[in-house]
Amino acid sequence: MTTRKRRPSGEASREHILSIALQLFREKGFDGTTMRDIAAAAGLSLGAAYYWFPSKEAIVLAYYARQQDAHAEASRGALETLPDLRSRLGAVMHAKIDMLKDDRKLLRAILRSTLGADEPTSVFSAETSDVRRKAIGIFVDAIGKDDAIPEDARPLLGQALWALHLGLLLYFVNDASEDQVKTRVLVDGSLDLICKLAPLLASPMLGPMRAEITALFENAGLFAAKK
Amino acid sequence: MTTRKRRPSGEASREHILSIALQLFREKGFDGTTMRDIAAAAGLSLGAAYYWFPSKEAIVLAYYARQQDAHAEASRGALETLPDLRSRLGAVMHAKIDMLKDDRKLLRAILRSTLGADEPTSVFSAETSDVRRKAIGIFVDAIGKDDAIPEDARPLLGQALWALHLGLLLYFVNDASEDQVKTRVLVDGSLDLICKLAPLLASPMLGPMRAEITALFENAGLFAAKK
DNA sequence: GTCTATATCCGGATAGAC
DNA sequence: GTCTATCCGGATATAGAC
Repeated sequence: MTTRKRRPSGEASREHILSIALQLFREKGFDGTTMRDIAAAAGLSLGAAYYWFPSKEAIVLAYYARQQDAHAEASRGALETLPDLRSRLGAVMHAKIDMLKDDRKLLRAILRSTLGADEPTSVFSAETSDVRRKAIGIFVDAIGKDDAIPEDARPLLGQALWALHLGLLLYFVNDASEDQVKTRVLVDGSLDLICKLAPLLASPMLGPMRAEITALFENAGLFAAKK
Repeated sequence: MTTRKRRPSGEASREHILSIALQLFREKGFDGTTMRDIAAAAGLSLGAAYYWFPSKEAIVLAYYARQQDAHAEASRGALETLPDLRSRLGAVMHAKIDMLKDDRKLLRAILRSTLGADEPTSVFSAETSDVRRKAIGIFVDAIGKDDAIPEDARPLLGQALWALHLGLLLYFVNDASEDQVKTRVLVDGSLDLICKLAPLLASPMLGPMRAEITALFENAGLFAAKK
C-alpha cells in the first residue's frame, strides 16, 4: 500500500527464480544445475540470483515450504470427508507421493543433505522445524477422533506416522519399478498393518508393551524439537 | 615382503594418505578438510593424492571398508561365546557404537550422501554392496541357531536388524546427550522389544500377521541388492 | 530497494609434463 | 608416481545504474 506500483521487480523475481530453478533441478538434477545456469535462465545476473537466495540450499528450503503447503491443501478435502482412519491415512500418503512423482531425481540429489541435524536442509534441522511441525500436524489430523486410538497415544502416533512417511519416501525415490508401483504396494501394506496393530496394543495382552514403547520414545525424545 | 624397501612410494602412500585423511576428517570434519590439506599433511602434492584416491568420496569408501572389518573383528568373540540372542545382539550393536563414538562429526558430514542409491557412498549403492553384505552377515550370525526364531525368518530378521542399526546410528550421530547415553538406552530398549515380539509373531494369534509382514518385505524387495 | 557487471576467492577435479 | 598448471562452479565483494 506504500510505494507498490507496476514496477516489474520485487517479490515477483523471487518466485520467478524459484520456478526456473526447480524446473532446471528437475531436468538436470541439483548438482547439474549451476547458479549461473539459474541466473541466465531467469534472465538475471548471478548477483541478482544471490540477492534473492543467499545460497543454492536456500532454494531447496523454499521448495520444501511450497511442497508442504501444497500437500496440506491437497489433503484438506480427504481429512474433512473421509470417515475412517485407514482411508484418511491412505489419502494423505498417496497425495504426497502423487505430488512428488516427477521430482524423484531432484529428491535423490537433495537426500545428500537431509539427515544430519546440523545441515540446514535436514529434515531434523532448526531451519526446517516449521515445515516439520506442519507435516506432523497433517498426520495428527488424519488420526482425528478415531475410537480405536487412545487419546494420549495420538501425538506419538502422529510422529511415528511422519517417521514412517520419511522411510517410505526414501524407498520411493530409489524405487526403480514401473511408475513406482512397489512404493504404492508398500504404502498400503504398511498402513494395513498399522491399522491392525494399533488396536491390538490397547488390548490387555499387549498392554504392558505399549507402556514400554511409549517410555522408550519419550526417553529418547524422538522427533521432539532438539533445539 | 616382495620389493617393499625403504622406498617411500608404492601402496604405502595410499595407507598413509588414508590415515592422515581420517585424522583430519575427525578433527575438522569432512567439508572442513580439503584435498589440499590432506595432500599437504601427507607431504605430497595434490596430484599425488588424486593418483591414489580418485575423489574425496573414495576415501570415505575406504573408511567404510576399514570400519566394517574392524566391527567384524570386534564382534567375533561375542558371537562365538555368548549363549543367548539378546546378549549377542547387544554386544554387536554396542561394539559398533563404541567403535564410532569419536567419529560422530565425520559421520554427520558423510550422512549428506548416504541415502540416495545412485550416490557411490550411499548405504544402498552398488559400490557399497560388499560392505553391506558383510554388515548384514554379522546380524545373521548373531541370530545364530536361536530356537525362538523360525529358520525361514532368519535372513529377513537379519536384514531388519541391519535396518534398525542404520536408524540407531542416525539417532546416534545427532544425539546431543552426555556420552550419547540416550542412544545406549534406545539400543537396549529396541532390542528388548524385538526379543519379546519375535516369539509372539510365531504364536497362533499373530501368525497371519507374520505372513503379511513377510509378503510385504518380499514384494518390496526391501534391502535386496537393487542392481 | 533491485539489479548489473566484474573481479576474486576457494576447493574439487583433471591434464600433461617430467 | 609425482608435480605444476588449469578448469569449473559455489560463493563473496564491490562499484555503480535506476
